[in-house]
Amino acid sequence: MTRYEYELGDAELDVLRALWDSGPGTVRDVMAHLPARRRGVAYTTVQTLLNRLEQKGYVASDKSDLAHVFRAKLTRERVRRARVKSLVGQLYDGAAGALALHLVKTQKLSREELAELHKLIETLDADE
Amino acid sequence: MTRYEYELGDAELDVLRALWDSGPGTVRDVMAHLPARRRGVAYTTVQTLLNRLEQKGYVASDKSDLAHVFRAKLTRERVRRARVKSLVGQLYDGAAGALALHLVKTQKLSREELAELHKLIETLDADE
DNA sequence: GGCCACCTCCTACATGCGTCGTAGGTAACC
DNA sequence: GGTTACCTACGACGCATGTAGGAGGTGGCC
Repeated sequence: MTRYEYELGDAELDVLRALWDSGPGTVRDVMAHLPARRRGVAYTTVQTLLNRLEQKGYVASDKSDLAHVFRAKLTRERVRRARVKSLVGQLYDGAAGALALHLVKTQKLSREELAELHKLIETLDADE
Repeated sequence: MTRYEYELGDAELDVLRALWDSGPGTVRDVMAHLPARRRGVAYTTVQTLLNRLEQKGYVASDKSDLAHVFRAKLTRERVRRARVKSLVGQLYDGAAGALALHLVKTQKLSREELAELHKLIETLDADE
C-alpha cells in the first residue's frame, strides 16, 4: 500500500504551521507562535513534537548553537495536497469537482474569491 | 471550546461509508462492503468498530434479531462539513475560497465538473 | 565560585484507535 | 442430541500521539 498521506497529528501540524508562518526558530520561538488553542503547553511538549517531526523527516534542525534552530522541510503545499486528496477520496468518491461544488455552495465565498474562481475556470475552458 | 469535529479514525470512517453506501446491515454485511484496502480484517474487528461507533452515538442498532442490524446516525453531509471546516481552518487560514481555487488548479476536474461549477458561480454572481 | 535561567535528552504515561482472540449463546441440520 | 456455523460480549495488545517531568549541561552575573 502506498501509505502516502503525511501522518501528522493535530499538535504536530500546529507546530509545523508555526514554522511555516514564522520561519525557522527555536523551541521557544515555536512555542510563542502556537495558535491560542495550544497555548499553555509545556516547553518540553513542544520540544518533543519538534523532535518527532524531525525523526519523521518533516523538520530539520541546526544544532550549532545551544538552542537548536528548527525549520520545516515538509511544505504546506504538500500537506495540503495530501489532505485534500485524502478528503476527496474518503468523502467525495474521489471526485474533486464535488468538493469544489460543495465549497461554493455551502461556504460563503467573498465576491473576490468568486470572481477569481470564475476567471480561472474560463481560462481552463479556453485551453481546451 | 466547541469540540465539534467528529472524531473518526480511518477504519471507523470506512465502516460508516459502508453503511452510507449500502444502507443498514449486520456486521457481516458491513464487512462485505468494506473498501478493498480494508478487506481481510477479522469479523470481530468490524464488530468492535461498529460498537465503538454506536457508543459515540454515530450509529444505532436494532438488536431484535440475533444478528444486530446497524444503521448510520451521523450523515455523510455532517462529516463532510466538519472535515472541510477543519481542513480549511488548518491549512487555508479559514479561507474556503483558497481551497476552491486550489482544487480547480491542482486537481484535474472533468469538463462536466468545470461546466457545473461555472454555471453555479454565474448564478451566484447574478444574485448579487 | 555559586546561583539562576535556559537548553537538551530521555523517560513516562494516558488515551485513541486498529486489530483480534476467546468464551459462550443460538439455531439449523444430520 | 451432538456437530457445525454464526453471532455477541469482553478483554487485550501494540503503536501513534499529546503531554510533561526530571536529570544534567552551558553560560552569564553577582
